[in-house]
Amino acid sequence: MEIPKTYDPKLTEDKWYAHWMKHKFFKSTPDEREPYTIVIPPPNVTGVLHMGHMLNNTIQDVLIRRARMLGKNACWVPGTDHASIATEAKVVALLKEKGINKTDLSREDFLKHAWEWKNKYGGIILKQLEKLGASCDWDRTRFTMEDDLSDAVIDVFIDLYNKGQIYRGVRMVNWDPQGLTAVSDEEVIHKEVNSKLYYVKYKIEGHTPNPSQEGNVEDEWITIATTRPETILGDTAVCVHPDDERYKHLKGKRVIIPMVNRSVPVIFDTYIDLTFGTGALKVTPAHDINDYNLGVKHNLEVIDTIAANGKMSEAAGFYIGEDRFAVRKKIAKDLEEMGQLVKVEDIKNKVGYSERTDAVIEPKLSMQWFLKMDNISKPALENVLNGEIKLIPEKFVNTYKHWMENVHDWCISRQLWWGQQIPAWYDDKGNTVVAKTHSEALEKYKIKYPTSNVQQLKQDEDVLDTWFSSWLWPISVFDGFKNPDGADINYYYPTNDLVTAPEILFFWVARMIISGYEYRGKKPFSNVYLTGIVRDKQGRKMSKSLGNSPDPIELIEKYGADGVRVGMLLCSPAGNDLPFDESLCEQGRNFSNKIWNAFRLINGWEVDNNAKQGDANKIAIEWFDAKFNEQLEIINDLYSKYRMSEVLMTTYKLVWDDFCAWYLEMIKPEFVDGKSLPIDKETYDATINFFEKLLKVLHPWMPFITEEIWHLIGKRNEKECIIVEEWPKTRNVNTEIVKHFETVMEVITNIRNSRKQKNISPKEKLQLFEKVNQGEIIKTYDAIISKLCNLSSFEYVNQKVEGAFSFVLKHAEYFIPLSQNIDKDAEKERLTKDLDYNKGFLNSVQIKLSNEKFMANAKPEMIANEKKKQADAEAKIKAIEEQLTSLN
RNA sequence: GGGAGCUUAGCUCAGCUGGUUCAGAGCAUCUGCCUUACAAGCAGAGGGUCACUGGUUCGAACCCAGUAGCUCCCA
Repeated sequence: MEIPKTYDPKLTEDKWYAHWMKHKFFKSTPDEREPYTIVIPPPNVTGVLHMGHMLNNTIQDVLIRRARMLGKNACWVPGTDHASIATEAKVVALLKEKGINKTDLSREDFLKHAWEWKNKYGGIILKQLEKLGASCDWDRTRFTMEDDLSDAVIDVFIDLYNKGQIYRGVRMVNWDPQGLTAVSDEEVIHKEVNSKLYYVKYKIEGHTPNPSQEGNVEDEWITIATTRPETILGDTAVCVHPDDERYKHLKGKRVIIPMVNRSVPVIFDTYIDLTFGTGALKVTPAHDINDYNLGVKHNLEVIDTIAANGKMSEAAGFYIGEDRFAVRKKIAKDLEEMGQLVKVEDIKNKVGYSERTDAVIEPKLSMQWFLKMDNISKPALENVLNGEIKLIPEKFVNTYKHWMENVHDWCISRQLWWGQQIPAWYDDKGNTVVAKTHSEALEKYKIKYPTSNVQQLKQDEDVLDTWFSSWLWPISVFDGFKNPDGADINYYYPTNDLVTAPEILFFWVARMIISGYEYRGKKPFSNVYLTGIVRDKQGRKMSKSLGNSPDPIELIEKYGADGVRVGMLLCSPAGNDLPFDESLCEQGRNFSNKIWNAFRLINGWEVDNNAKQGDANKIAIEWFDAKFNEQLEIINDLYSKYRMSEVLMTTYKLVWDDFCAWYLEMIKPEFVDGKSLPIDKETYDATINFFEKLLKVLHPWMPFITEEIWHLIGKRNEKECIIVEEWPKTRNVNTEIVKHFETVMEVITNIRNSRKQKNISPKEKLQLFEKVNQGEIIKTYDAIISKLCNLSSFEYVNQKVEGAFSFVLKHAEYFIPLSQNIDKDAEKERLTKDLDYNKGFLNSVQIKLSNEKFMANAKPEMIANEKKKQADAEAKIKAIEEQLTSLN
């Protein structure tokens, strides 16, 4: 069979994925093994796979595949999130294209459209994950709005309401005038923008001469600074700092709001920043959270001048029905005409935008449902601080702590239809009961309001925040609410690792921890691995709107899933951003090819059952065995610390450098008369064994190519797949040999370097002489040096070899006689450079050793080591000096 | 305004308890090779004042203080 020179992922990926599915290798059911569980961060059901998902899910797949190989019962639960705002926005837009307005539809009809849309497009992202190789247990696929999960959400709402944790009230919320819904604090993105700061003067009621304002007898004014003059119409006070000398005389005074001519009090509060603007603040309790708080404190009137759609309301009195931003310009002009606009400055300030619609958030008072966070969040804080739940990297603990200590009540209602409708029922007077169904509600109502004869209650129109369902995810996917003592929940919960983006640490992770302790009394997971954000080369976050995100599926087609997986993970330390560049995938693809060709080489060998194993092969095997074990220990350790990209890099070097570049070159049969000599069976078997172990270590990262080669390299039946093979075990090996080999490699590199410098073809055989100056002569590795350097002879001498090219190592000098003449000046220059370096080095060591304080304070092994360094350097200097004299 | 973090080679990053020839890796670059597994490759080489200033120490990329720049989170 002809094996192609390059690895073609297209021929293997779909084949093996189907094969794994057919044999249910991803499937998990509780058994006696130790479980290893990951629940997927459910992507938005509307979403398509982007680079962030790729990174995330590759890491999860690596962890799952390794756990499976470690003999654990690996269970990766997939699913999607109904994403109320995002999905509803998409459906609304789609309907609009068809000429249908959401407002013209009944709730039922709208939801019908939405479900239709979900059923048609909702599965795309999961299909895409298959392309990546994700080994999820697809039989467990869940959706946050499916019946069981919705039931759990409603039950939890009712339970928390009954516990007094949920309340309804008028609060200042972040209002999205485009999405026409409240959004949570976490869904507001603050961006710095260029704004204008308007200085507007308000007339002070009555006539009060002010000594500091000469000539202003008739009227007195106070100037305030604001970036939002359109809210002036809703002002109900002006606030200054009690210590501000400029305004002390205004105690008890009132000012007149321009345009509306409303008389409002001047209030005093230490909240005011004396240095900002004029030190006087207009107070609009309806449209600013801080003003709202001042309003509560000082008992101010609240005038809501901006309607839900961002246009001025009746209450504004002016500009009714006009957009808030248009009014901002208009009112500035009108104030100027009235002579009350003092000046306008350009400033930079932060403005909140809706994460989902990118509309400028309008702080707005509205009736919403809230979850009290102060008590319920306590175990979640505690158990992260005490390490019961680990955040990786650890630096996020600080951020987490800060957030959890300043947590606000969670606004859980959303003015949408797509989602779980709030199970609260009202009569026409606003009396409320909370119950799952109308009949249950009615029963409760009758008990609560026995005198009323109302027969029909109206359910709350709003739905719950999406996170109010996804915070139950690790419990609900195992039916922990429906069946709290079920086999699944008892076996899989708490899960092991959660892999997600730091952006949703509070949105999601913290809340899952909260619900985990509230409903299971246990953490939902032990480790949270926080990935970075995938950015483009210019450091911009990859996003659809910027169009700077490559299509992952196209990347997979171009470089293979394995190549893309490797590319993404090569440089993505936990918690650090990943500056993505397609060339990384190229590196991944090249690595696939390297592995493929190692396979081709080994596969092409003819095995001679009778041939005797040579010494070189024997020692090479011994070395690689030791090297592999050493590196596997490092890899296992790095895994335990979740240093994923370091695991990958270590594996990469082990395969490419140690196995391909060194080991295979050492044992590769010679080529004679246009034919490769056969290889002895012992070496062949050992090599296959090594290669298989390497494939196993590679498998979590590169599942497809490893499975393909696994089946090509040995006779295996359908079920004997690498995906379910056992992770290689480490054992005690000869570590001495690894150290010896470092010297061997140094010798080889030096000889190759000499060839290069002297322009000698690798085909030309060389003689090598070694003069050992220190320690015993070890001839064990000579055969390997001879082979890799193409030597004709390798002899030991006691004397220098005249007229030969030479180099000096710690323990010995090496001579390569050359047919051509030695360039003495060049040699001298090279040796002098080397000599200077070693003398400098010796000097620094000697300074240390002659330092009394060092000798008194340093650890004994440190001193011994310095002494050894001194002896080595002295020996080397001596050898170099002798060579220099012999050149003269 | 409050908080957290970062600054090491052209790029992306390691560097653990201060001490091994500790200044590293991968990529990129340069040079020579189409050497019968792989040019998506092989061999070799050159790149750094560890942001800056001071301090602690026998010894600092590492600890401390200050300065500058950058990033993120919260208000």
